[in-house]
Amino acid sequence: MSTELSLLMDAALDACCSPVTGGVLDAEAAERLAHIFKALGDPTRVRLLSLIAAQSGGEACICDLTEPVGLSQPTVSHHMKLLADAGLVVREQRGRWAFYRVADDTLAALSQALVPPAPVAR
Amino acid sequence: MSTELSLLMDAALDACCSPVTGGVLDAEAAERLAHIFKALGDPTRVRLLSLIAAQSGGEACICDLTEPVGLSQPTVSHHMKLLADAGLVVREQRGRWAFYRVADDTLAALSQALVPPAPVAR
DNA sequence: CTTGCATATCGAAGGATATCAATGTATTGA
DNA sequence: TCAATACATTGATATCCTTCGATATGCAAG
Repeated sequence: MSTELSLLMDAALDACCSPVTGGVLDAEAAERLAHIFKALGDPTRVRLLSLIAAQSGGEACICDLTEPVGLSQPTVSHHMKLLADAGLVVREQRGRWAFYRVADDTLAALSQALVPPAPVAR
Repeated sequence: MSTELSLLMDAALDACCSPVTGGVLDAEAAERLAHIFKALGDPTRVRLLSLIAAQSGGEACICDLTEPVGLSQPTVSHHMKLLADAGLVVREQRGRWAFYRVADDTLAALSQALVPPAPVAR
C-alpha cells in the first residue's frame, strides 16, 4: 500500500477520491472518481455550482437558478439531482423550497485527488 | 514576471481553469472547465491517467495500456485522444510509438480551480 | 521496396444524456 | 377544503458517447 505523505490526508479523501497520480487505481476507485467528474462534465452544471457558491448565504433554490442558466425548471432540477448524487451539493428541503449548497468537503477532496506528485528531489 | 518561481500562477490557471467557487462563471469559462472534467468523467480514462502516472519514467505508449484496461487498441487510442484534447496528457511520437505523459500543470490548475473558498472570517 | 509493427481513423451498433412539455407530489395560505 | 406555488418525475426526442472490427497511415528493419 502506498502511504505517501500528504498534507491534509483525510477520511473524506479515502471516502471518495483516491489520488489520480498516486498509483494505479482499481476499477472501483476509478468508478467513484469518474462518477464525480462526470457530474462536472457539463457546462450547465459547472455554471450551477458557481451560481450557488456566489449566492449570498451560499445556498440557492431551484427558482434562483432557472433564469440565470436559461433552461426549464425540470432540466435544472435534473442537473441538480446529478450534482447531489455525485456529492457535490447538499440538498435541504425547507417548506416548498429545495435549498442547495456546495459540498466543500467533496470539492476539497477532489482537489486533493488531482494534486500532481511532488517533483523528484535532486 | 518576477524572478520568484510562483507555484503555477495565473497563466496556466486563467488559461484553462477559473475557480469554480470564485464568482459566477461565464459561459466560456464553464465550457472550458466542463470540457476537461468530461474527459475525466469516464472510469477507463481515469484509469489510463493513473496507469501512465504509475509507469516508471512517467510515460507510456498505447501498447502499455491496452492490456491493463482490457479494451481494444482503437478504443484506448480514442480515449487517449480525448485526454490529450483536454490537455490532461501530452503526446510525443518516437519512432512508431506514441508516448503519453500526464500534464502536471493542467492537473495542478484543475486542482486549484476546485479549492473551496476560505471560510469567512468573523 | 516489401514486410511487419504501432497507432490512428472510419463506420456502425447500442447505450447514455440533455432537454422539453405534461403531469405528479408536497406544502403553504386563504 | 381549495387554490397556488415550488419542485420532482415521466415520457418523448434528438444528440452524443463508448466500443468494436476493418482499414489506413507511418515508421523501421531487412
